[in-house]
Amino acid sequence: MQEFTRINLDITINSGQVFLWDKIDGVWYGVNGTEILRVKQNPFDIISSQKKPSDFFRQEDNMEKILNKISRDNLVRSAVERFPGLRLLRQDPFQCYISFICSSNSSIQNIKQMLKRICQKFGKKMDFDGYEFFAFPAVEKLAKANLKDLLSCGLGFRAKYVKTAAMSVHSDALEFDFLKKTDYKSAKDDLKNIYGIGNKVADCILLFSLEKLEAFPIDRWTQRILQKYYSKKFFGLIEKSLTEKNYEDIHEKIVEYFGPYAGYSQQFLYKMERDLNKKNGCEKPLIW
DNA sequence: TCATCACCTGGAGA
DNA sequence: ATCTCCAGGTGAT
Repeated sequence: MQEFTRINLDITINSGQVFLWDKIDGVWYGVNGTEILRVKQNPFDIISSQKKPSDFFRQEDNMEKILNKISRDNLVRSAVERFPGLRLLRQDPFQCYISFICSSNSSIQNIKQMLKRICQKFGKKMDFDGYEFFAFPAVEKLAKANLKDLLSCGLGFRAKYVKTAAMSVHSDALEFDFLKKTDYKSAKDDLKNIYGIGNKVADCILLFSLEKLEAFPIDRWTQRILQKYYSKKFFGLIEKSLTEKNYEDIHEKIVEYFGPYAGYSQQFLYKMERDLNKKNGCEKPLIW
């Protein structure tokens, strides 16, 4: 295996994409829809609870090409060098959809707790590799859930979002298979029609589960990154507040600049900035 | 089209 | 102990 294609599990799993993963005795276990995964770093090894495992780690992506392309930007290039093995993941669409609806105005710790409780309350219990897991609930389960039960998972004001959003999928008003096939913009418009989904959450779902690698979610961190390092490149756009139209304008410029794999560059920049911020006191710039 | 504000909850810091 | 602030936003005025 070539160096540039080697996946780093710790970095990837702790990059804000997934929430239902735990490391037990040095081995990663995670929930992806109804699939439970067991993944070891050394030697790299994946065991799935399913006969036909999903390609969760996007192992067929041409990383040489992608990293080459996004590394045209100097800051991204240094982030790629600093976090080798960071990858985008291919998540179960429904789980990803609900996960990021829950993420709104919440912390990662809190999101993890909400999702864990949702699985325990509504998901199927599964034995795997000597441990007990709860799969992510079926669409129907959440579509027919009582608001009260959702509230007991700690969702707060997101409970009504989750219920309504699950109903939209259950009634086929929203079809993930179709969204995968259609183009970025129309898939995004469809997602944004769902109660509880705005620009940022839509982009996360598109990037992490619906094959839209040009999606570039802009949250507080990303916004900070753009203001801090790219204010000259995107002059006049990122100083303004993140309104509907402004978000679209920025995305247009982003794709123009970073290219069709803009989502990958976002992931590296995001990871870099979070990491930089975590270690207080040793804030030093990457490239100058 | 844009700015403000409320919103559940849990953890951190005063 | 109690309070305040804020966290990977969104929807309603």
